Amino acid sequence: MPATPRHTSRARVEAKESSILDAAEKIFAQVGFDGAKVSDIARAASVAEGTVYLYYKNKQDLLAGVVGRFWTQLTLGAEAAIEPDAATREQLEQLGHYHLNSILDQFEVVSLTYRARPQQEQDLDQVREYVRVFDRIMQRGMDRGELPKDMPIGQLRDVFFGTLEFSARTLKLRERPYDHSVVTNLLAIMVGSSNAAAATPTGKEPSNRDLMNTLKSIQKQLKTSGN
Amino acid sequence: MPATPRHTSRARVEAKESSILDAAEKIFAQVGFDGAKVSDIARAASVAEGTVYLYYKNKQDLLAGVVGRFWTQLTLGAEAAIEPDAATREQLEQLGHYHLNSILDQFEVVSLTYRARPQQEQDLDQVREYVRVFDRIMQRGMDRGELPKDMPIGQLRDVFFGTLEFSARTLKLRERPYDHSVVTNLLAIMVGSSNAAAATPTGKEPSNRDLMNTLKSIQKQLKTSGN
DNA sequence: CATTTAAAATGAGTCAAATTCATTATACGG
DNA sequence: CCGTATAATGAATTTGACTCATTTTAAATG
Repeated sequence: MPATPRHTSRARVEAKESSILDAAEKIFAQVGFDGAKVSDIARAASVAEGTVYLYYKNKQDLLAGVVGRFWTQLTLGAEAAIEPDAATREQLEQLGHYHLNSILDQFEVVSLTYRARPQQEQDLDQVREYVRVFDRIMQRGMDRGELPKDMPIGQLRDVFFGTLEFSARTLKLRERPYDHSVVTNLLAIMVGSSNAAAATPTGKEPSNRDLMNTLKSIQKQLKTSGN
Repeated sequence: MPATPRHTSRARVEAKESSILDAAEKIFAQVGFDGAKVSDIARAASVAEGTVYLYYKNKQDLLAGVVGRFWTQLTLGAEAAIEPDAATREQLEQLGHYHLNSILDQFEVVSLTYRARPQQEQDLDQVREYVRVFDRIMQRGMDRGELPKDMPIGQLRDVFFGTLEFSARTLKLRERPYDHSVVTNLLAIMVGSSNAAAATPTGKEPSNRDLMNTLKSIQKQLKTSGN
């Protein structure tokens, strides 16, 4: 009686698992979560209906699987898309383009993300993982002093991803293709115009920084005094 | 045989309709769209299950009703929260505070928005209507030359609402209360630090006071306008 | 008031689809 | 080859949205 547990080669299991995920993704993207019948997904995966439930507790769980895999892939792609030695500004631009491109390209799957269980659950660990790509860039940028530090990273993150996601929706809604300028403009307001002197078209900028600081100190006071 | 069609006073009908909406909103917010049983909603509205279907074609339609009403209310509140004579910068700040406050306060309902039918459908006309409040402020701001015109309004809109929505999610996730600085910082990057009037560098008090007043008046209005 | 009748409400019944589970098939160690 | 553990199956169960034949309500009429 060998201590090794019986195991059909894990490869086989994973292959089937991922073939079910493939089928689910296809059907979900095609007809949406509600429109998708588990029986259809099973058929698309060449598997009996009951088999799906061997791999996924229920339809929700199946969705979490599809969505999770997507974000994991996205993380890998993002890491590949960023040049490690580039300036922070460049890296953000790379991530921005990659992100906008990807979510436009796989808009349906991204939308499914909102159908995964709302909060706290580790359902969306993978999303959190993805977001860290951004955090790392920013942290490095701060350390190198390549970023204005007027705004906490956490808030900039919401600016970055919030803007890109809403922009993607807008583009989809208007059936417009990928728009380069979205990222460029976003970066311009997030970290200033392009890094070099190339910027300053008609600078009203100079006093800007001073005013920012004033504002910042006001905020500090607000924070300490009020909620 | 009077030509006038029989009609129970429209008031009664509308009362029932809105009492069903109330019940639906409550249950949806409580257990989510999928978790909500139409029978529970009916019970909460003191009505038979079939009656619900007299007023709403199906569960989706009920959701659209709840969500639509929310955004309509939000539009009214937003219009009330904005001082017509204030500078663009002020108005944006007012809208920003109002918006963030509201979506934090009614987070569950906002989330339900994503369950309403995706695109094109006039399901979400009310959202589009709401967004126009922003557009009007911006258009006026442009006309008055109070805005840098480096970025098209459409893109700024996505920055504005995208950021605020993601910020709200972040705050909820971390169980943090309303954070003033989110709006302030957002405005800082969107339209620069406080507007020309910021010429008064001496006092941190004045703008501080302004901010507090803005917030206070918004909250007051929220309270009165809220259902 | 009693009566008529259209509109409104009811809730038991229908039906589609998710999920379960008793049964059957497969594959691997001995 | 055999015995057993694991995997797969799909018929049966369950759940809940939606329908519809029937009943109730209330406005209009005489």
